[in-house]
Amino acid sequence: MSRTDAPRARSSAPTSRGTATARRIESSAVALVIQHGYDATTVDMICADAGISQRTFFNHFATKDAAVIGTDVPRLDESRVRAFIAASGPNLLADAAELIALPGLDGAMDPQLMRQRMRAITSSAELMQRQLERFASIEAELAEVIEYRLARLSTPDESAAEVREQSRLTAHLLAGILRYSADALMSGDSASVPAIVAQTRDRLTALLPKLAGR
Amino acid sequence: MSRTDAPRARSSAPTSRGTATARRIESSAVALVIQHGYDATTVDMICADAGISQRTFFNHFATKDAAVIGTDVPRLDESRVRAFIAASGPNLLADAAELIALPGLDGAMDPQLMRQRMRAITSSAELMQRQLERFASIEAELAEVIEYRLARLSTPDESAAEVREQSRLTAHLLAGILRYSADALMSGDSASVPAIVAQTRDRLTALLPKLAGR
DNA sequence: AGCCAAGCTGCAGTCACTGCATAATGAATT
DNA sequence: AATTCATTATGCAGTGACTGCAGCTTGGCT
Repeated sequence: MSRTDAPRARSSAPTSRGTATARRIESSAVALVIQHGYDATTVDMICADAGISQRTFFNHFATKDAAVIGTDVPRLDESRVRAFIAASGPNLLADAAELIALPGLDGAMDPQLMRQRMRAITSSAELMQRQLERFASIEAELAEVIEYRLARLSTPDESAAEVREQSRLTAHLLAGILRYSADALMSGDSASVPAIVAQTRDRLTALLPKLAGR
Repeated sequence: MSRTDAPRARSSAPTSRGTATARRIESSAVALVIQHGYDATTVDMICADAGISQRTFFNHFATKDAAVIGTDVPRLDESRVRAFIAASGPNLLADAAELIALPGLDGAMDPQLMRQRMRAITSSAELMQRQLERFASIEAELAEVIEYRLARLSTPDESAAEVREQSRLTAHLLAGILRYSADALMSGDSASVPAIVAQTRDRLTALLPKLAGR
């Protein structure tokens, strides 16, 4: 139990995006992982199921987990970003938490596959881990967005650079919140994603004043 | 460039702790990684350098990165924990950040090796990543400690369970702060660890009131 | 018909890691 | 001193992820 192997850091990005072949591989991968678990699912099994060669698999996906998690870079939702920037309520952090709600992390795609994928990912701590890691790719973007709101709240003695750093720090705090939600999602026996997001938001609202020292 | 392979999730923990052999392996590993980088350093190279067989390597360390990072479980510093619990200032988060200052994460050990190890780890994003992951092992413990302070600040309508969840959330926020510091440490051209910790603390103190919405 | 780029494939190789079975060492027992 | 036993090291063969390379196929284009 527990074949291992396979780090990150792929060199050249594999080819296509929306190929039919790639979709077949993805759906085979997701299905098999749900059925057997991530570790027990070998690349060869996925290939057999999708009816392609191993070499082809790696022509489409750089790593085994990429086939399950998907390759589209997570992006912040445009409209939510606008709303966030425009808003000016006291709940900056809670507002921002909405920006990175788990569902928002998946690009628009086949909802059926997305649902399955969600199941596959949450079934394996390892995959969840990798999924969370991918979040790092939004952090820079997120920090930039946060900067808009934070700039308005800055005191005169704070330089622009300082505000930027505070924004980055905030983005990291949000990553922590995301991880907390992910934890809750995996350990909590049931609970839907929206429910957890809402719960976390409330919790955060109650918690922050305590942390900030009234 | 970039051999990969090697996931987490080892099954049975390898043997000894402070064997002479294990130390030799560690020091070879650290030295070679500093010299060639993590990816370019193969297990065989480390074995050759340490004068042992590959099988022996894996008898002592479950994974390649374990030999570089070390195997001792990070622990919270007893005295700092006491101080934290006893305190009751307004800066709960900033206070807690001291608990997880990077240097505190390494068990007491040969300072020479520790310094080298630090260099090796910060030289590779992959290793840094793994190092940060190990922090997760303290999170539960950390959350427990935080609970002491947080309980005093709870409102009457909050259940003990709610306080516990808030503590866990706080622990995750701290993990985010740790990651921010680690980022700063790796990107910042120089800057010592204590300097970064202090800076982060100040930044946090300035930031929190803004997030909590005064 | 002739050509070209894209996608698929096999093949051989590297590297991390595992199970198993076998030595070598030394300390504890008889 | 001979025996037993646990610990530690080692070889060996195998699995599984992943890579580079070279060759084949296919469909569209001229």
